[in-house]
Amino acid sequence: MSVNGTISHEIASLLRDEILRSQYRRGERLPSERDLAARFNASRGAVREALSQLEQLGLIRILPGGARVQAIDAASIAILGPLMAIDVLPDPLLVDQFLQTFGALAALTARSAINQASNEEMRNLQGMVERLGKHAGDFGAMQTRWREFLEYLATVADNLVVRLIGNDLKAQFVEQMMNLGINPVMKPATIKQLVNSLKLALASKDAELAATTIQMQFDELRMAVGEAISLKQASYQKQAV
Amino acid sequence: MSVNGTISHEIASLLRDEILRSQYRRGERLPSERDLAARFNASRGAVREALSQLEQLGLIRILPGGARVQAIDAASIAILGPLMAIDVLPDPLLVDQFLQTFGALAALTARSAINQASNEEMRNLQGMVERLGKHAGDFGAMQTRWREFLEYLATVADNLVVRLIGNDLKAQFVEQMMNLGINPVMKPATIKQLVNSLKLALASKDAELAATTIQMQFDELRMAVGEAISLKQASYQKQAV
DNA sequence: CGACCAATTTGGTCAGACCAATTCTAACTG
DNA sequence: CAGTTAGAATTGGTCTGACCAAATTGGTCG
Repeated sequence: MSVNGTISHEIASLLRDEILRSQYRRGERLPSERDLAARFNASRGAVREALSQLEQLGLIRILPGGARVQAIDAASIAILGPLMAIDVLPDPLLVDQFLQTFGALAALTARSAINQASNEEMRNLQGMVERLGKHAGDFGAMQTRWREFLEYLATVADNLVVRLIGNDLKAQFVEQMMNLGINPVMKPATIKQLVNSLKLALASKDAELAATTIQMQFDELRMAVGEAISLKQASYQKQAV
Repeated sequence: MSVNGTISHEIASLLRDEILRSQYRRGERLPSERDLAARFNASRGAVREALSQLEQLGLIRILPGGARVQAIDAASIAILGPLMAIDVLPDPLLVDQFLQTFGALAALTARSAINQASNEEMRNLQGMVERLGKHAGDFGAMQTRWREFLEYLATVADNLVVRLIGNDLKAQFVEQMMNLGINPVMKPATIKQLVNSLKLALASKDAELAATTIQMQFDELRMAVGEAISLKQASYQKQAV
């Protein structure tokens, strides 16, 4: 899970997952730092660093007398990744909410981008959409192109708030999906239609149209991902038998 | 800034602000833990805890050889609050981006809420909008009602991802605005129009209409807040003379 | 000038200690 | 017996000083 192989990160990761698995009730007191140190065969310092991280994540509150577990929905976005990774398959509902949110932000980005784009940026965007139209067959290549397109939109829109959120979400989500090898399948016809809509939006500098198109794009993606997960789920159950 | 009065939080807060003030270039190495400890008259342990927090914020990366400063736009949302609080007045552009983002998420929330609301929840929503229509004069009361309305929308929509983001954003933003005493002024006529639109959307269960209405509501708010900040700015400059 | 090796620095971790504030316990009181 | 309260045990916050492995640095040699 955590790339950095330090003990404190390790401890933080373990405790985080335990909390996310709701093995502690909200408001409950975590074991004392000394107890945790004993349990993990580590020094108190290492445990304190771990707790410090969990506090930053909003999972616990440390105060004299003991560290207390907070409500999950008071935490930071950074817990979403671990939360999805806890079970073998991510919670489909959570994934759906994820894509909804991502879609809304992408739509906002598209709107701003078109409103602010310079002539040159506009040409670049049109070029990218053009290329988006081809490669309708190869899924991998297409996904890459889409991501580049969205990335460039973000650059043009230049909204720090959205960018920060996007970073977090991407870090939490995309990686998960990749690991699971979930390949959403979208109908070529639908894609072509969306691309055409995008072209039109760019040509006429219609920010609203671009926004709704992106929105629809993500709605399609949501459905496709949902089906992909269902499939995976079925195959897992098959294995279990 | 930081509520918790521990030394490690204090150090983290100071270093964070220095980094946000770009007193370190990206990729640059932070002073060593020992040096920092000497500078802050603290133990290395306290410094390490502070650095641990900054790492969680995405501001730095700690690795053997030294802690290096990361690009601001690779950080977590949690830095937005401090970022806005660095100058006497928050950067208007940042505030605007903030509200845009918040608006997009609120619109999404409204859409989902209406799509998922039970009959009882629907009645509650209608009641709240009804009350929203009154009190058009008293700004404080109205703001409270709006916030309750949005809060309830979030409850109904029940989207964990949006909720987590919203938590962060609110924690970072609303508090700042409050502290500065920025009172955006919106035309009563506009408000009335928006409320009517909301009523209609609820009555006909039109999720799209609700979403766009909320969107417009925030667009109005953006303009109002922008003006309010300009005013403040002018008064500050007046003081300086 | 570039490759290589040794000394130094740096982060990671540990052990043990002290303080102040909180929490717990048990005796005490009405 | 319930409620209060004083004292003991626990807990987080911090410090000191130490050791290791990896990385950085600086000088030396080809």
